Amino acid sequence: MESEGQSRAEKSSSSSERRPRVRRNVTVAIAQDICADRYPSGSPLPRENDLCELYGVSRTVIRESLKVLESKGLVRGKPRVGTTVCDRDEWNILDAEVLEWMGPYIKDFDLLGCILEARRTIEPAAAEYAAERASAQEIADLDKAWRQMRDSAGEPESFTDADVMFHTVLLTASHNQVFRRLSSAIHAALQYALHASNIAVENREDAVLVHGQLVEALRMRDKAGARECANRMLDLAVRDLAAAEKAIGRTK
Amino acid sequence: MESEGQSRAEKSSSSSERRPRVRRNVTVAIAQDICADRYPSGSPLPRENDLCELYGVSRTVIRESLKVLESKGLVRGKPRVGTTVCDRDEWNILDAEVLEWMGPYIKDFDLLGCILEARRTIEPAAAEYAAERASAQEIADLDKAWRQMRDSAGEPESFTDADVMFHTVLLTASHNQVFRRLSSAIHAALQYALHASNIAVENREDAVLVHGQLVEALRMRDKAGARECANRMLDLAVRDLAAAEKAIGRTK
DNA sequence: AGGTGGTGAGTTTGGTGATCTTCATCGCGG
DNA sequence: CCGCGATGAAGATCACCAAACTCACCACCT
Repeated sequence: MESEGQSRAEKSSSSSERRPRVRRNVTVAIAQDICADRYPSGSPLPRENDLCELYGVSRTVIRESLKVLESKGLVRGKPRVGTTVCDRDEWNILDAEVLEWMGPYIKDFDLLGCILEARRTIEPAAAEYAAERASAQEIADLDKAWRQMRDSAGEPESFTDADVMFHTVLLTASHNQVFRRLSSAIHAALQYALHASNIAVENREDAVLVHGQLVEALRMRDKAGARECANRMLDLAVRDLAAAEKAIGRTK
Repeated sequence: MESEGQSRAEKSSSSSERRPRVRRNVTVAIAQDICADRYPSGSPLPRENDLCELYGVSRTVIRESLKVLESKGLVRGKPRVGTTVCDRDEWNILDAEVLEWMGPYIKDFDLLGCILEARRTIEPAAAEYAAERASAQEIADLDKAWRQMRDSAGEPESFTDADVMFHTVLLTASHNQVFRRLSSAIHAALQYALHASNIAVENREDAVLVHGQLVEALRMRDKAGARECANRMLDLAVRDLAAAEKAIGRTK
């Protein structure tokens, strides 16, 4: 019934977490329950008082969490009638936290294709802008990320991190705030694609090669070259995503 | 100097004392104070208890507001030390509410140039995707928006709304969730640019022409034509933004 | 007599304020 | 110079009150 104690919040996982950090945990717990379709889109959430019991916290915390969720478009609270889950295309899917919450469920949103499509559109342009605007520091950072990619032969973890970093810095180096903001989406997509399919080694080698060429093009302020490299990078990304999806489909 | 002390929400200690959307109002009040640089980026906000008095609400409301602000990257609250305003490039500038809060201050963020640049990159691609994916309904909506643009000769208000609607529907019709999410940014930029410079009539006529051609291209599923039209539309947008900035510069 | 509409009780979120807890910081003393 | 406690501010809970929406019931009109 009232489920007592820890219903489902991860307050119990306190082994590493010394601090309570209650509100944050509750927020992600609710968000993930929404992403997992435990609360289907369009239908109402339980009443605030019920949520208190479900997650084992006070109403204040629940309310703060709901406000945050609402501010990101996941739910819509109407005065005196309740909180309902918004339709998915109202979600702020460009918000870093939202993407994080979606985590593994991201593939249920056919977002990966959209992100890849957006990357095909944006990254070549970003590379071109970066070619004329990147600071020495940014080029150095790119180079560092690239070297980390190159050197992390056996470490898929490290390779992924470096790849994500590379693209984030690239977008930053475009010195366009809109592009820069999209790095969280790319981050999420890369994380997934690279994680899901532990990309074949030869693909990785190709990727390292092209990334290196891009850095070189930026260094030379070669706009056309940079764009070209970005395009080739994305051809590889298309291949990787296809591989990842096939891998998932197979394991599924 | 802090000029006056009266930027806050309407505490209206008068008789009727209506208080429906307190939290929302407080949130935008704080957000706008931040945008107005009343709380400069990097420096700490007043203590929560002081904010209670400043905005005339209870601490709970202040805290919920701060959580929302934090969730959009405007501020960062550290446990027991205080809440500090984040650097501007950490803000979630693709969030519709944030854009709304920035409102007139948007020009202080040199965001308009960035958004225009992003549009130059994205809209042609979106138009191309729309050419192959737009539903009949979406094309009808675009046509409706276009007719409203055409027919609102003397009404700049109506023209602006229609223009914003047109571009929003166009991005929606690209059936790419990432592109679609950017409509809020475009909305804000258009709102500003069209509002600031009450665009010359001949520019408006050019715009109507090109928008109409774009609808036609979509109807014909002509990808190249759609892209071409989008490019020409953006050439006009560049001109409008330049005009708007010159107008502002002059009145300033 | 039956349907319509107003009313009032109950429910649920919005908002307030007091209280307790937990730590980061700072100053005092060993 | 270092640690240890006092202080103060944020995190969290609780108990209320206020307002508005729901729903059911009953009276009144046709």
